[in-house]
Amino acid sequence: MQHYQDQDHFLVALDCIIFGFDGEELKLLLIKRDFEPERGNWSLMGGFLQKKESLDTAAGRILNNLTGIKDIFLEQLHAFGEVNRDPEERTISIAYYALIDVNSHDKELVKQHSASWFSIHDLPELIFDHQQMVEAALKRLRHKAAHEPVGFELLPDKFTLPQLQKLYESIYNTDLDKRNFRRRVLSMGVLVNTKEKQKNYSKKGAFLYKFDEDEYSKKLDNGDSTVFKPIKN
Amino acid sequence: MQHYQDQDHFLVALDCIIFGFDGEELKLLLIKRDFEPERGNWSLMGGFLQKKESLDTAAGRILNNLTGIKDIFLEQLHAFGEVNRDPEERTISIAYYALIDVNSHDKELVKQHSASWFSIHDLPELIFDHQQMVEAALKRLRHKAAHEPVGFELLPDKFTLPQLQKLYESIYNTDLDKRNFRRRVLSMGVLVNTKEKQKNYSKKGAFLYKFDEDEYSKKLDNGDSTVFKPIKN
DNA sequence: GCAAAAGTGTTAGAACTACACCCATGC
DNA sequence: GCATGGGTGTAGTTCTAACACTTTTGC
Repeated sequence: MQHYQDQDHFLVALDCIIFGFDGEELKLLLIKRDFEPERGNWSLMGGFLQKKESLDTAAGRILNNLTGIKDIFLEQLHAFGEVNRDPEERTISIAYYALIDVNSHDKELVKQHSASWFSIHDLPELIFDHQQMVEAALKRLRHKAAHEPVGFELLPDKFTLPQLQKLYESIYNTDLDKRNFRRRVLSMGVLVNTKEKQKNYSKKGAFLYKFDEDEYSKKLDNGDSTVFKPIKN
Repeated sequence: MQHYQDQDHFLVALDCIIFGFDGEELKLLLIKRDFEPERGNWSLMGGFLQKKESLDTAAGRILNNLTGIKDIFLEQLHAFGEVNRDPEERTISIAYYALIDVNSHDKELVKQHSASWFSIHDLPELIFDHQQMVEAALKRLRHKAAHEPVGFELLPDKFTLPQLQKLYESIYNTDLDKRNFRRRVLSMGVLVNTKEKQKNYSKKGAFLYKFDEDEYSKKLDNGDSTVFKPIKN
């Protein structure tokens, strides 16, 4: 009935929606495209799948090309396959989204790609269906951050509770009550107070916390599905 | 930097995880593969992407080939792209999952494909990475059914509350309290009692309800995010 | 009349929301 | 000493979970 050799073959691309947080706002890393079509326009970082790499590997490679970092949160979002989404040639694009600490990337590489960070609320026009990809990624991030502790991926190893709250406020574009927020994140029992204080931002200084990954997975293994309670809703 | 013409091209396949509910158990529709490799083994229904169709269209075509039905719940799940997932030739497979009323499909077509329904808790060995796809689909269904009213897709147009409860119980493989379940689904205000009674199953008979799609989307439009409250958790 | 499934309320505990003041420090 | 951001507790309300009996009807 079906024969492999008779079938059409396709270009397969990977596009990365790269989220970052600068302490104030949720941001997106975009590049200025340096090849046709759409040369010079803003675009997600992308690249083509190669014969001997898996999708996840390829997405990691592409992300690494731009940021110089490895081992970061990177998750498949959705495959986009409208017939004319790329006018040059039919291309199936598999979108991934990444969460990075905005200060951990290689500034040189970013400069080479003429990339820069944009506020999520003030994006330039994007090529092809990249706008749609960004919207889907934001939706996913909002959902994910409400149910699993991924927020930490966007912060440095040690962070303060006011920082964490600002992050959530910018993800959901809303204000949260300080006391309720603290009570909630602390009640999960996966944040540890390092007793160090960060003093550059405020006069009083705020305690630095770490996310206790081991404790979190231990709780998950124990079937404790209430470790992380929705922050929104 | 990147040139379309130098890039590798790939086979792109679509595989459908087809869920059904027979009133007792959650089921999966599988086919006996009639071509090499793995001829004669159990497999998800699949097919190759063609040049002039989008991913969603192709998935719908493939589903229609097996069941004869259109316009049903069909959603992209995940793209699977391990290098050796198909030993015959490198293939990127984009998995979709479908929810259908188990009695609405074309029995002839199903017979032609030597397809049959299996209990989700008693599946045969599947080819390639199809096992993994099924697990991902089940996880997604559980998540989705807890947050959005998709359960109805697996039932006839009119259904009774005991049926609906059985469905949820089989999706989550657990028992639910009858009174709490009813209170909850009715409190969403998206089920309407048709006042008809279904009398074939029990002596007393149970009222048939319909899902009020208009009312649901009206509530969503009004920003009422509490229309559908998680059934589990 | 009895077996089998449908239908119905209440209560205690937990979680959620809203809200206002003191603390520590740098200038 | 004052301005700035960090930190803390309570009370009313809502939501959740646990629980048992009556109703209808076919046989």
